[in-house]
Amino acid sequence: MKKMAHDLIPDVLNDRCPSRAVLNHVTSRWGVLILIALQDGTLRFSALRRRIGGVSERMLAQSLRLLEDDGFVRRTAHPVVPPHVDYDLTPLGYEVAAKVHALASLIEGNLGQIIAQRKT
Amino acid sequence: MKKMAHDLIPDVLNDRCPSRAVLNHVTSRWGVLILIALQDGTLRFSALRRRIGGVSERMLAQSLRLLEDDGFVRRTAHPVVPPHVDYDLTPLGYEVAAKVHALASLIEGNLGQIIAQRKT
DNA sequence: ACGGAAGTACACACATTTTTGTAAGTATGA
DNA sequence: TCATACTTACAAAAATGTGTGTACTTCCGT
Repeated sequence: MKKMAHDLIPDVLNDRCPSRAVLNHVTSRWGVLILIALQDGTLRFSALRRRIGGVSERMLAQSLRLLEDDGFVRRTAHPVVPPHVDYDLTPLGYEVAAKVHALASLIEGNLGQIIAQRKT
Repeated sequence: MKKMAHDLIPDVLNDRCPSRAVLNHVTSRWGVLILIALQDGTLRFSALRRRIGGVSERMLAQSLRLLEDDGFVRRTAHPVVPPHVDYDLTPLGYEVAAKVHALASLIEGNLGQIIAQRKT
């Protein structure tokens, strides 16, 4: 007799679902911005850093590695000195970036109202 | 001679743009899940807590207040004892929730591949 | 009938965990 | 000396969890 499937359907509302971790990577403070920035094309590490206001080298490197591990970002290192590394989105990365960008744009577009109606 | 506008266009890539904070609220660990959970309709505090696996009372209350302040969630308290409080989405909240949900679904749908191709 | 337990929607103090920032170091060419 | 693309150690800041209290009501057993 077969056992029933119990975790075959990913669900972020479920504490144990690994989709939680992936979602956290893309919705993380810098992950979101990296995806948005890379939508316009390939960027190298320091260009990306200049593009994303306020990110430290440490956090940029760390966030990039998470997104790379999840398969949203591709890292291409050219073995030259000084170092030259390019970052761009994978096909899946583009899809994710599009959704994230849509969300960010919606917020940007309604920012006036959001701030205006705040009491605090 | 007129001064040029400098911060009229919200931009999340800009460190000083207030859209950053709002984006962080909706993409926060529990904010995302609250929005997704409330898409199905009104829920009370403890029902919401049961729906979202792993959230503590403290974090749920805190995250709800941020989303309420930003105008995405509406809180309706019935002055009875024991307390009865309903939470649901505002029109803008629905729009935001839809985008967040789309993102989460995309990740859920590709979770298999994401995990499969991981080296770490 | 009476004590006790559970449910409700939080707030608050405190401790711990996680995240994030800072500064320094690396090897080399322009 | 600066720029490149990081890494690592250390420190500070932020997020999160835990346990307690509240002001009742309803349900339970005895």
